[in-house]
Amino acid sequence: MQNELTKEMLANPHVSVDCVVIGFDGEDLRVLLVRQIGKKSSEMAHNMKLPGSLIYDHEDLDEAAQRVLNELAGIKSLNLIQFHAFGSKNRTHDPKDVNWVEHFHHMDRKVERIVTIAYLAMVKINKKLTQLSDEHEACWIKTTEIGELAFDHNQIIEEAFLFIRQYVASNPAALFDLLPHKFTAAQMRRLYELTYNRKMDVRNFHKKISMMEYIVPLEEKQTGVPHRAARYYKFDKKTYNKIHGTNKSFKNNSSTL
Amino acid sequence: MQNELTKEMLANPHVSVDCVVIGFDGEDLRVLLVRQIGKKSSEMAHNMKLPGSLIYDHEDLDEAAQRVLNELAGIKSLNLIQFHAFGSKNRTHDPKDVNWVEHFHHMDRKVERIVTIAYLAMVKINKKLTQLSDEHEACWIKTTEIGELAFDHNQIIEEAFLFIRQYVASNPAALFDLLPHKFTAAQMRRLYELTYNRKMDVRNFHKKISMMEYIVPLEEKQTGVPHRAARYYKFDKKTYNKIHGTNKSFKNNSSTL
DNA sequence: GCAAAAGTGTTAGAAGTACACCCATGA
DNA sequence: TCATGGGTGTACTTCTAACACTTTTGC
Repeated sequence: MQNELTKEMLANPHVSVDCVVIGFDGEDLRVLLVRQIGKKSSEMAHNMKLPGSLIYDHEDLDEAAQRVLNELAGIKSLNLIQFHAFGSKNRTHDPKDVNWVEHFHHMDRKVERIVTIAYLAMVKINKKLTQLSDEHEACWIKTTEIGELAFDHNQIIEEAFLFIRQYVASNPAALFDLLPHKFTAAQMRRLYELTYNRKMDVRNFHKKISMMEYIVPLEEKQTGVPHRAARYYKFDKKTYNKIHGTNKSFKNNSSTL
Repeated sequence: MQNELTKEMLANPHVSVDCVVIGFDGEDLRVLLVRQIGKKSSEMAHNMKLPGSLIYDHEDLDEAAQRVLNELAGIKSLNLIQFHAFGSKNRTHDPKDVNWVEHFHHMDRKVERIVTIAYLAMVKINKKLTQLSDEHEACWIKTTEIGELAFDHNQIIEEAFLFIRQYVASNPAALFDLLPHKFTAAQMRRLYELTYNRKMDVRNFHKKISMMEYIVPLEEKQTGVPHRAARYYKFDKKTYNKIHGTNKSFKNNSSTL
């Protein structure tokens, strides 16, 4: 479908964007992957790639990243963070990847090296999103089950996860983009443990939650679980912004020294 | 000079690298800037730009950044960190910048949009380096005295400083790349104050230094100063690496939660 | 009643912050 | 001797980390 929409436009043959869209299913982190078109394989995790595209001459990088997610997964207007450019001359070493680019973009000349600008997005995997993903033949793959991807997309995903840690350190709100609107303390803890790759003490975690004013406990609890039902919490963005301020300026920052 | 060396090579007309090289003169932070060739101006801070260049087809992005600094400032093999890509379609809105690119790279066709990958380097401004800079007509401009630069280079420098803060938080050793081999506690404190944009308590700062095993006090002191002479310290990289470990993996990281 | 996960407080040590005076040197 | 910046210690607060048992629910 995206081909009909865009084949008239002029693709810049040297620059692309790729999007690492991260989701959290309550248990594991997942990445949104799409099939290389024209390649059908029974094996789920093969012949897949990150949603991405060459950029068009009329659009900024950020616009291109938004467009790609809209075209390939039906996702509109989410918070995309540019985190790294990948420009090794070897990243198009695999002929199948080169062929795919030429076919996908209806290019008449040989693809040379492509520099790609990688974006990160953290989203809630909800019904609407999974439905959209299905329609676009995109899927949410557990990070532990990602096979060999096209180009250097495995490396890009690696870097994305390294980036998240640093990013979350200065933007604690970011992880709440991954959690559902109503979440349990255990889900939140699991997410922190995955992010920081270490176990966290249950009691200390509860204490911390209770001290964060922007995490508000709800009356609602789990139902139908074969054990004591967990309380739901929600993230209150307004309160968060009051506390942390919304500016990202060079001033008003803290240090550990 | 660089034109003789490279004009045979094929420049990619869509992708460039730009380097923000930061130095510290003991008092202020400075950025390495070069003149737009063919433009001589009596005013120091005008018609200047970051050292940068289109990339050539045979080189990786990182290689291109290294090459640029070698060609434009005589600097070899330093630690360059890629921190952001700038790809607004408006960044080549100024005809003088476009003309400059076409002239500098002997291009026969119109320049369109150029996506630039920005790199950061933190260096010691020593005699050797200032001499090299002079030879290449590059200069070290105080951050407070940077005028209007070519392209979006003012914005790139802004982003570089925002990046440094975050980077230093997870790589405390980075600031010692800016300090001379022998430095006083006051120099170090000044650098931290500039980096974090806030005053730091003198006594607490000394306490902190004395607790960092990798900052070793020397016997040597200042001479010829009209006040009590300050002790020199040095940064011991080996000790630092023993303490912090050298891996940047996803594991072995700490959290504040 | 039992399996399975939720929830709850205290204590000790480490790290961070606030604060005021004497010291060494050159002019 | 004075002007200038260098260097030092203590008390208080906050943050972090370690640790074990009771509660609720479905089966």
